[in-house]
Amino acid sequence: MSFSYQFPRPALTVDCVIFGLDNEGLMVLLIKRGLDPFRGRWALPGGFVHIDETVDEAARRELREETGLQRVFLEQLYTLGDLDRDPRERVVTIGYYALINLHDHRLKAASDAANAAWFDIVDLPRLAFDHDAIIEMALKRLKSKVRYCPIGFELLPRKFTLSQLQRMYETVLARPLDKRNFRKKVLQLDMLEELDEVEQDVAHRAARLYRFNEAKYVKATEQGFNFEI
Amino acid sequence: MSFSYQFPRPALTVDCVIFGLDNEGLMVLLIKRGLDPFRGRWALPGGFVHIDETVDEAARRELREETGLQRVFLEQLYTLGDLDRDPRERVVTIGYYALINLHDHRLKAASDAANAAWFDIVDLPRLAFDHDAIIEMALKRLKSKVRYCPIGFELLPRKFTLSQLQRMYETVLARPLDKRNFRKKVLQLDMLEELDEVEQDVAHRAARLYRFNEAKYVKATEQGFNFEI
DNA sequence: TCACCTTAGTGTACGCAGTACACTATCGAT
DNA sequence: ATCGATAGTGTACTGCGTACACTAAGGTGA
Repeated sequence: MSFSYQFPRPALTVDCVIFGLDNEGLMVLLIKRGLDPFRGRWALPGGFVHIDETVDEAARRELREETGLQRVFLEQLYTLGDLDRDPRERVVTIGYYALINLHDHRLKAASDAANAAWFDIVDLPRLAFDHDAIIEMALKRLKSKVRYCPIGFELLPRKFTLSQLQRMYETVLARPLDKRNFRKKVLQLDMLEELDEVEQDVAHRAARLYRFNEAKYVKATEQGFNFEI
Repeated sequence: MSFSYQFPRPALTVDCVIFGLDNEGLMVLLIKRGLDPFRGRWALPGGFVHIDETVDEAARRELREETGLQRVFLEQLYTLGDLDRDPRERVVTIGYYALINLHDHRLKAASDAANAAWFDIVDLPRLAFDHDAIIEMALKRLKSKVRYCPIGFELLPRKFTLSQLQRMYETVLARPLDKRNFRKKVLQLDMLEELDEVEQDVAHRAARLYRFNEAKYVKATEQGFNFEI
């Protein structure tokens, strides 16, 4: 079966930059290509937009296929449509980025897990297509957006310490933050819920746990507070 | 002649939100549709992405066809890909926005000029497709970006007074600004070139003219200055 | 059990930038 | 000469970002 149109059409794909945070740093999930072009080269998870799904659904499907995760933070980035970005034929791709909580979820061993791996954002391999440009845009967006939107929590476990939170910001922004100023700032924003729990199994004084509270955040921003780290 | 593919493909279009500034306020250029669907309804200028042009080129071509202008500020916004946004068939569209200097250029009388008109952003007619959503995104982007990037100058004549500059910001941001604070701010940013000219043919004290100086702006931002209105 | 190691947790002083606010200067028109 | 309209100018206050160092707590292991 084939589908005919009066004029030629570009193929339409989505590609996802999936960010995760571990002790090493900010990581990106890549897939090793099994087919030409760029066989053996690492690439972003992605694929064609089906005719019966929205572009957001296509991105979410790719994300689920690679990680098994649903309900994660996913946002459209930018659409790349240069003529020769795919050597086979004209392909326009819609770039997305996602933020994954690597602590609370065990990622499913994807059928092609052998071909998937996490790479530190500061030490990426050579990539297929123009995927390096997509990752660069995603990182830039994440760095700027994390400063004025509470999206960084998506990278952390649901319960976290203030030190973990600070480390997350330091890792994403790639610069050190002052501990006292950081705590003053996030606590006065009044969007964290202080829990009656401390972290367990640590070889030093245990830190108090906090949780992001959406309702408090909305209330605080309505009252004119600027979230800004 | 027709083009066949193994799998069905969405059509790919671009739509441009073209902003202009006049004495009334912030305006958007719309086209009255001559064909179904939405015949007679106002819509954004736009059309199909050709197979031999990048998506940016497609947007620039549409812009040129409607305004006759080249070399204007044009930026990609967002890609909309819901299933039923066009009743005829699956169409994915890439939204763009452009900023036009209505003072220095006389827009060409487009062949279909009778079907094109400027509308005040605060008083838009009912629109075809999901073009109201695209305009809303464009306005939101413009409002936020104008505060930290020197893109507002694209809406002004090359030589302008500080009052014109302030009015532009007030119109885009839809809120009043304090005159003395505004002047202090833009002058200390050191990105304006003070000219040895004053405005002509005004029935009151003539104001000094200024010009945006890209080199000064770059130098100022390199030295850590934040452009922020 | 006690000394040590590691991380948690806390307050103050300074400087700069945002903000609020009102009068004089200039020019053309009548 | 007066009027009308817009240009152009300075100061004081307040709040926020920033720089900076010590004590508290709890597990480890000699």
